[in-house]
Amino acid sequence: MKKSGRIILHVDMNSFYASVEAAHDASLKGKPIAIAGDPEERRGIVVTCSYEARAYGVKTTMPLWEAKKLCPSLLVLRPNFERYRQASKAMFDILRSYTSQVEPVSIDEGYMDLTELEGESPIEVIKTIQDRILRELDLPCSIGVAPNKFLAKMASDMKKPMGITVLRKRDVPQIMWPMPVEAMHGVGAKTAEKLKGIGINIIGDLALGEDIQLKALLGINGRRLKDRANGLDERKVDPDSIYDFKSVGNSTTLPADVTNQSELIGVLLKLSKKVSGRLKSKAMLGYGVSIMIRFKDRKTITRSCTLKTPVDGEEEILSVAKGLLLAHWDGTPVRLLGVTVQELVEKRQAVKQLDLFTFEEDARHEPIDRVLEEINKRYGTGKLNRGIPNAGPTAFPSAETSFSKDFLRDHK
DNA sequence: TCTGGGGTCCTAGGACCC
DNA sequence: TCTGGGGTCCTAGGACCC
Repeated sequence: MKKSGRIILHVDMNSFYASVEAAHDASLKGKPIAIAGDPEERRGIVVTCSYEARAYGVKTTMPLWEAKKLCPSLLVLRPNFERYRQASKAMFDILRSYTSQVEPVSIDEGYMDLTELEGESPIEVIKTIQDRILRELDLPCSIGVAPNKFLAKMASDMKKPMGITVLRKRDVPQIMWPMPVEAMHGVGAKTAEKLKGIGINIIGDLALGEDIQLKALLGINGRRLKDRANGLDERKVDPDSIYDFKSVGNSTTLPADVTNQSELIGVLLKLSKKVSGRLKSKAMLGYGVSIMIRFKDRKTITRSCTLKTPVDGEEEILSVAKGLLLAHWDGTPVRLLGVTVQELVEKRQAVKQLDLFTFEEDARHEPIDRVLEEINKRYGTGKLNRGIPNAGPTAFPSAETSFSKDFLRDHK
């Protein structure tokens, strides 16, 4: 007997952080609350807010001062990520009690494939899932049900909070086509603007668009979006996707713009430590290091380099990050700095590969040596420090000197 | 006196090799 | 006899998502 199609769910927690806080402290229920960065910081923004806050016009990513202007009674809480991680784990545990085919997408949403579910009626199971998450965790969610991920995602968005929406392929023209293109997952402001430029305003227009025209406008994404608009999406639910990391990075917006070089290097040190710690906890190393610099005027650049040997240590990451900063920064006031390690490999594999071409008795020294050699070769003497106004005599040790081998011995 | 921080994927150009 | 084309790697930037 042939199966008619898949049964894919998209489970989306409603204003997750705010709901977790209200579940933790019942006195917050029914009140306008927002989770935001440091309320004392002028750069704090609203990360999530309750539906009561939304009623005042408060929105995600809104600067805090603006949110308070709209809603003077707004209760502002600092995020408690440990609490959110625990709630998230409890939520996914409930999902996994029905099938192993659960793919977390972020802390508060995930896909499930119930196609192979035996016995029970899917819609009853879906109601039970939503009900259990509410009763056991005191958290509301919306669930979309469809034959593929894209439609399930669109469906979960249609009824909030606490909705269950079934979107069949045959309902696509009536339900989805009248929606504006920007309501589509995958179409942001820029793409919507481009599409409108060629007269594509609603999802239905996109579904019937010319392949050649879409390809010229959006590249291969054009074809993909057209397929999605027609309700087509073959992507599988992949429970293992959470294990494939592509990059690990940390960034920070500085409390005030910085022009002092040693201060910037101090920030790179903190960021490198965080990235190194996270890499080590995942037992991974990376062949690529990049830095991101956002200037006063919000213009942002990234500068990266590929290494011959993968790194995970804070000294190595800092060395490369510092080399990149000194080679590319011209002294313009900096608003944000970021450090990312990419092209990741598992430590076991990295060690194996290293063994193949390392002839030293102590292989642990080899990777650091190579990194230093490469950085010096690339950004070596002369190029460093040029055009950097703050690199005075009291500035931080230059890249060359701190690339010395002193720390290599300490590193053993 | 606006706009965080964590990511993923795609594109385009230049270098380099055959 | 003066100039092709494919492939890969690297870097930088942009769009998008939560």
